[in-house]
Amino acid sequence: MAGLRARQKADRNRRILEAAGALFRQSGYDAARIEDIADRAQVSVGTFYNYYKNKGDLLLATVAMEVEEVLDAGRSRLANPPGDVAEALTGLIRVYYDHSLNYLTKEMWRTAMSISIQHPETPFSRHYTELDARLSAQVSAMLRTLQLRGAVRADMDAAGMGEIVF
Amino acid sequence: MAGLRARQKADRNRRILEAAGALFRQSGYDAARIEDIADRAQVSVGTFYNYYKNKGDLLLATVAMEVEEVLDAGRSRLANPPGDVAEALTGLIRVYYDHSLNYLTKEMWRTAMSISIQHPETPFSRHYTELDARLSAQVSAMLRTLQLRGAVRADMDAAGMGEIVF
DNA sequence: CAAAAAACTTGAACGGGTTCATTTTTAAAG
DNA sequence: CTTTAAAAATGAACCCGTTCAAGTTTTTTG
Repeated sequence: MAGLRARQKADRNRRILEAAGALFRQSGYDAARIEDIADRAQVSVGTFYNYYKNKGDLLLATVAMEVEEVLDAGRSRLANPPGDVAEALTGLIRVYYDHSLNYLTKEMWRTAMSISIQHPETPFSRHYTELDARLSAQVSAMLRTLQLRGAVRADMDAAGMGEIVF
Repeated sequence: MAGLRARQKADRNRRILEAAGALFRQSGYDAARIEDIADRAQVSVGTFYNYYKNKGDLLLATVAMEVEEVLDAGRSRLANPPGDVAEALTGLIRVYYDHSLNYLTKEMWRTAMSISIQHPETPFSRHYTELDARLSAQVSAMLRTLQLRGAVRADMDAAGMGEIVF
């Protein structure tokens, strides 16, 4: 039995994230009580705090998970982009936008942003900042692909332009 | 007796702001307890909440008051700026910087920023945003003065350049 | 397999921001 | 100067995020 403990742990973590996503979306960050999230995850409050340092960390983790998924969705779109440049770019941005607001509310984004400003040195905050950079990099990659196809001027600075668009 | 009540009210408000400034600076935003601030202001906790909606509002008010003072300090410097352009600009920025950090810690700035992002529609948050714009406008005004003196190229966009410098 | 150690879970207790019914103070009316 | 009404102050109680001592489960050791 390769790591019963590890499996249980991963399972609890999954349940916590699922519960947090649902309750944050449903009731908003402030109104979602830790006790409710723990209950829904079938875990005690104390256990919750073995998995996350505090409520803010949980939100950042929730947002981070969602961004990973958005990056995945973006990757498949990057694999074979549409021929039209405008279509390719607005399409990519639309994927980000739609997918995000499906799972996260604007309030969750604002709050996550706010937390990462207030605690810039926390690990989750760093992770969050890094994900932002990866999203930006993906836009740049899309532009570079279009350049290779000759659909975009070859002398454009893809990296810089990507950041601006993002 | 023209408004005993009004005078007492203004006085209490002044005391609260004074206490908040001192304790936020001394112990930091989180560690400064409302009860301590109220005690120092010689006011009960309940009364405090008749004056400010919550702890965050109090911080924004404290920061706003300080920014007003910085704007004053800047105005007197604007009245007769030094001849040298670099001197005039770095001097103005230095006034902002020094004066601010005399009365506010970096943590207070970060927290205020964080709060105004999380609650962008709150009155104090709007006020705070407006003060930021006025600081920026002051830099622009300084540039325009220098332009009139011929110390700076007349075809420069003072407003735009002011924002960039700020 | 039993015993000991390690890892993890649990919920009651704590701390601090916020609310609210009550009391006190000031202003207005008679 | 009383009486009445309005405004404001008060602090105990409440709520919720967080901590921690005690209990439970899994793993390791002999």
